[in-house]
Amino acid sequence: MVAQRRAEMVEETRRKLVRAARRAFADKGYAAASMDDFTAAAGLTRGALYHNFGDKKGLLQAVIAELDAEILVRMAAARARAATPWQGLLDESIAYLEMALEPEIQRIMLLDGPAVLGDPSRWPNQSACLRATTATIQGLIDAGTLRPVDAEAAARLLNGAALNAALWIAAADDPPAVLGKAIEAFRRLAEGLLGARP
Amino acid sequence: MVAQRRAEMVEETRRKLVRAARRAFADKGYAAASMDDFTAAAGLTRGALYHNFGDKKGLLQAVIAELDAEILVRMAAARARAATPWQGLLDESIAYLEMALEPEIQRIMLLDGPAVLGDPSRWPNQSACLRATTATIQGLIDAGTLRPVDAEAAARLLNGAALNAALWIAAADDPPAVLGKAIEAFRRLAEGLLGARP
DNA sequence: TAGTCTCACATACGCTTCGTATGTCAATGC
DNA sequence: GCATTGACATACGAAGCGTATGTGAGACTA
Repeated sequence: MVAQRRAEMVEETRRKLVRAARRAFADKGYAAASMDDFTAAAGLTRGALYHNFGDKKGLLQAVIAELDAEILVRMAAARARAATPWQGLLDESIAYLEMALEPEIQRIMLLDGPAVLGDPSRWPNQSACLRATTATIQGLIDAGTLRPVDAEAAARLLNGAALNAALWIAAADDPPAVLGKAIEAFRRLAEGLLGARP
Repeated sequence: MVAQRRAEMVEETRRKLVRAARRAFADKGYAAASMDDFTAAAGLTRGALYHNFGDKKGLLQAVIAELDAEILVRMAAARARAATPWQGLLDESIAYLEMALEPEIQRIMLLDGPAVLGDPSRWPNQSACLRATTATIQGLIDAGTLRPVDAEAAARLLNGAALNAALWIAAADDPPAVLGKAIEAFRRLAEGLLGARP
């Protein structure tokens, strides 16, 4: 600890701030989260926040980048477990849907994120999980599983569908039941992308 | 003006506040819109706002209810013009998508609304336009055009897809081109709900 | 029609919060 | 050994929100 390198200490400070902010944003929402409060909870002050992240929005971006990276990993894992590429698309989307049910992700990435930072595709990391879905779809088109279509458009729409479904489910009286309905309806929509049409 | 009834004057005050708030929310966003500023723009003070709407969120609810009603009318008009019920569903969805491109609707209903008030299905008016889509889909299922599916789930997903597409288009460098892609992809997804499968 | 009451706002106040400007201290470079 | 830079903390000012209180015009009653 004595001879800890400068850069390491800075990284540690940033991690502490991101962690505390993540908790506060998830708990109270971005607007209601007081910078004084959660920086104090991290054993720091707003001075550290402004120095490292510029402003409150900058910290939100950092939190979102971290969440996005975690989502990406979990989606990739779901896709990897699937038997076929087509099932991989479905499973990765369902995984996204289920993650979107988690209060932390829902509150920060789906509600406050767009309101504060605007469209996710314009975020610094460009919403990596969205690009992953785009790539998955493009792969299925190239393989002939899906009819040709703009992959990014399809990815955006599927993501949006899953996102809205998540908000719906989370607010529902009987989430598990609604989750089932949503997954079934989602599968139907996605099947619209499949190859042969009658 | 002299013998104007009390109730009429109250209605007028509420209309002025809603109009001013709608403009301010659309222009600066909910969080950045100062109550002092836009009430003054309406020739009133925050006193009138708190008396009529309880708080800032209450006024946002009123603004959203107004917007929602307008959207409902325009979607119904689009559906009414369509040749077939199936085309009606597509047209009403495309109309929704195009409305969601308008900065006022996008900012207030799609970005700030959910962030401040939570899931739209829990809003006071229960998002009338969402219920309309649900009814349209249920009608198509009953008519045998669509395979049986939970109508509300399908409506939520289609709405979410259109919503996300709108955010994407609005932030795009070439909105008209992206709009075309989005509509085509949307049609594909919706076709997944159709009757016969190969 | 005089007096009272109530409603629909306006005004005044305090608290919280954000952003910036300034201060401090250790580490680094020369 | 001294100047400089970087990484924070502290101090300050400006809004903004919500509430508590004030006020005047119309409504109600006798």
